[in-house]
Order: sequence, then structure tokens, then C-alpha cells
Amino acid sequence: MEELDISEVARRSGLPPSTLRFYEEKGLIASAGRRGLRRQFDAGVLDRLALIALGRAAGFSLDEIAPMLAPDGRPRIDRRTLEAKAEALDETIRRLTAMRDGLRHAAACPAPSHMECPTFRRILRAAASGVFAARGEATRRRR
Amino acid sequence: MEELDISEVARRSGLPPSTLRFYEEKGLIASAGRRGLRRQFDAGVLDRLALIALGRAAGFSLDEIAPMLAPDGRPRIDRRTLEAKAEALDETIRRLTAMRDGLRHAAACPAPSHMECPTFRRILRAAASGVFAARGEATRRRR
DNA sequence: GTGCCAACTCAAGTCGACTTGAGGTCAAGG
DNA sequence: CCTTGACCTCAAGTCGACTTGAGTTGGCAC
Repeated sequence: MEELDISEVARRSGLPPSTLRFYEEKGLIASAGRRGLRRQFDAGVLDRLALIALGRAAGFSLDEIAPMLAPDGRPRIDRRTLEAKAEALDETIRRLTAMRDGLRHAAACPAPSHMECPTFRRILRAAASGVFAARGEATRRRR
Repeated sequence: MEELDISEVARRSGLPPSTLRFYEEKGLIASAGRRGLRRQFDAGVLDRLALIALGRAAGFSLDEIAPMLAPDGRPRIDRRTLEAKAEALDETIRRLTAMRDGLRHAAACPAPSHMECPTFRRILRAAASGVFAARGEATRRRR
């Protein structure tokens, strides 16, 4: 089977070598051996990396992803886990949607000061009472 | 004007005292003085805290929020900033929605293994090529 | 006046996902 | 043979928003 140098995997996956080493250390991927110092990976690692990216995009942590990627290579993912994550995403989406609408209103609102806008005050109350619940996971951006 | 003990502010806002001290140190709120050791806050601090919670829920960092809460107390928030954040939220919502639909499909998909499901493979490709872009800000949950 | 208890200060720790830096090693090219 | 340069290891640092812990202080009840 085709073997790829770590730099090749980095190039094809778009991930820096440091991340690949980090993933290996975490047991998310495995190198097929070394050529001198250099790690060689077999080509299937690219699928694994795509699965990892997918899991991350869906909101799973690396520690959650690890057990889903069985040692063999084929993903073993419980459908209930997926449904649960979909549910969680749905909840997040609802919150963010409400937030976005609120922001948009505030941006367009004709009231001289935001504090005088009834809609703004309503959102404000919602945010204040939501202190216990979700805290700031909205727009954590790309690095 | 009514003054509140830090413990009272904590109770009414739902935030632990450590957070209130932290916010004060960051300049997000200001105490009105001390009674002995204890910070006293005037009642307006509750509005400020609500504004902070709102900003956080909308995805602003504390450092972004600070300048919006002018020294006086009345929020001075640029409408373009709001619109930009709404835009960013919209983008996030789009991504999460696609993700949720994908998860839901994968959860319901009759293919024996996820890797054999065309939809799953499509999402997988999307995630793989999205490596450069957004990385895992989906479901960072409440503490 | 004395003891308790809650607040205080300040430094350090936490969490997750990586990145960075110092110092070492090895295959290949000249 | 020797340099080059990419890769290596391992420890430590980063980022954001707080929390935790050790040791201190002071108002209030007795």
C-alpha cells in the first residue's frame, strides 16, 4: 500500500506536521513506520484525518472522536451519539439565530440609544437570565 | 443610590463573586467603594452585567465588550459592529445547520457502514476541504 | 475584647487543541 | 566526508475566561 511522508500528508490534508504528530500522540492516527527519522503514513490516514475534521466540525472533542475511530480504521459511530449531537447543534442554532436576529434589530433600530429600544431590552433580559446556562460559545473563530 | 454588597450582586446576577472581581480587574465593572473589605456596587452594575452577558452570548470577547461599555454606563455600540457580528453568526449558523442535517442523515442512514453512505461521504469531503477554514467551534458547552 | 466567617489579595492552575523553541539526528547531495 | 536542512523529541507556552488556594483582614455578634 502506498506510503506517504509526513510532509506529504501535511500537504494533502492541509494540517501542519505539528498537528499530525499531536494526533499521533493522542492515538487518533498511527504512523506506518519510519524512514530514518521521518514518519511514514499509509494513505488511509487521509480518510481518518477527514473523519477527524468532520467530527470536530460537528462539535466533538478529540477525546470523543478517538473511540469512534476504532483501531482498525473503519469508523464505528453510534447513531444515538450522532442524533444527540444533532440535537445539541439544533439547540445552539436556535440560540444563535435568536441572537443574530436581535443583533440585526439593534443595528437597524431607530431608537436614539439601544437602552431605549424595547427589543434590545427584551434580548438583554434574555441574556441576563441565561447567565446560568450557555456562556459564549458563539463565534469562536478560525485561527 | 442603592448600593449592593458583592454577595448581593452575585446572588442577583447569578455570577460567582470571583467573576465579579475578575470583571472589575478587567475594567468591565467598577465598585462604588468598600464597606470594610467588601466591595459595594451601585445597582446599575446589574444592567452592565446583563449587557456583558448579552455581548458574550453574541460572541464578543470581553476585550471587545470593554470599549462598548463607556466609562459612564450607557452602552455606545457601533451599529456596523453589530451588523458584522450578525453576519458572522449567520455564517456560523449556516455551517452548523449543514452539519446538523448531515449528522441527522448519518444517524438515520440505512447503509451498513457510514463509509458506504453517499451523503456521509459528501459531508466528509466538505469537512476535509474545510480544514483550512473553521475549526470546531460548534458545541462548546456550558460549564 | 475576642472569635467567627465571609471577603479580601495575589499567584497559580484549568481546559482543549495545538504551537513553539531548543537542541539532536539522519538521508541525501556536492 | 561533510554540510545542509527537514524532521525528530520533549518541555513549555498560548489563548480566553475564569477558578482555586493559601494566607490576611475586618465588621459584627457575643
